[in-house]
Amino acid sequence: MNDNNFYTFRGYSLNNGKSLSPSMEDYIEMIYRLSLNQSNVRVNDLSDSLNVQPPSSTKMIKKLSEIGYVKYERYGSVNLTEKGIEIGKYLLSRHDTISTFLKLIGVEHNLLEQTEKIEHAIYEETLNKINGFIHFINDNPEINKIYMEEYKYLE
Amino acid sequence: MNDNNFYTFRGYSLNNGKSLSPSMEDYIEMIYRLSLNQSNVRVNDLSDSLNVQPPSSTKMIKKLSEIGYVKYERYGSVNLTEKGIEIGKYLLSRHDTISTFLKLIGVEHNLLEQTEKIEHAIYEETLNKINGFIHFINDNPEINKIYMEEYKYLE
DNA sequence: AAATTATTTTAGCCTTAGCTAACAATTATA
DNA sequence: TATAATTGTTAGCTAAGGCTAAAATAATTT
Repeated sequence: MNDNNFYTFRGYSLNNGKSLSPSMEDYIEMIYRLSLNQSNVRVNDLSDSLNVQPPSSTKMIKKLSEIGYVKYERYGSVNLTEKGIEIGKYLLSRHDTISTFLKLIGVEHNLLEQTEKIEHAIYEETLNKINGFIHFINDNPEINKIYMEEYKYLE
Repeated sequence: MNDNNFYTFRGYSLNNGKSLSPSMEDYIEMIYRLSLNQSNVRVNDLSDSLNVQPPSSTKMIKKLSEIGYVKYERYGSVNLTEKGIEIGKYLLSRHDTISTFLKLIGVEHNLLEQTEKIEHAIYEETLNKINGFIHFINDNPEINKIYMEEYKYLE
């Protein structure tokens, strides 16, 4: 998988039964995000905020509970385990980094959608590089000025 | 869909039956890439280069043929239509842009996999911004030097 | 406390894009 | 040209993650 071989989009995700799928990550990230603002998160909160129907949340919550990211019992409220919190925190910060980056280079449309998709596409190394770029721009306003004036609005 | 609402990863692709799926794009892109180097592309060339089994190619080629991106008849060779060529060209250049960008910010691992995934995540506006960034760095070697020395290798 | 309303679950279906096994067609070789 | 080898197709299965409809549970209101 780490070689120089192409796979289809589907091909990349199929081979690793161990890691979290994009949708699993979305749910964990959202549970984490919601629990920053409310004392307990319910099935319906999740389906509302992710724009899915309640049975889809139920199913995913069960799955996440089986593999140890979530504590849940029927009709109860949804809580992340320690492992879940740790990952949730990472996922949320990854999200914010990508969103910040896109804004920085001048992206104005479909920001959330693209952020949500890119999230699942990058490894931690890449995230660190992107963070490096963000710091570079923030620490060097004169460079940012050149970039803004000459390149950012390039279409 | 263009609002400020979260969806799951799956949710974003489900709603638009009109546009090409990531896998469809991967096939078109690969047909285009292969046809730059060989006079005709066969089902097996595709399954080899995308690491899928031949029946998967057959199926996808049929689908792409039905929706007008590919000319194909049983046991024949695979050709893009005009529409297919146009999109193939765009997809390949999008791929190259992202790959260039990732290398530029210092990504060294899983380059192809991340490129292949990010491809399907970004709109043309974003692609243009990324191109702007690439030009910015290429046109300003002194800025690139600062970036390289102080930020690129940030981990 | 009973009835109503709201929430959650269960059951079962759908689609995409993989897969294998078996068969068919084409091409190459003896 | 007959046989063998290669290539491609068909049929039918699988897994994820959606969905709806109906049933169950919980919470609220009367």
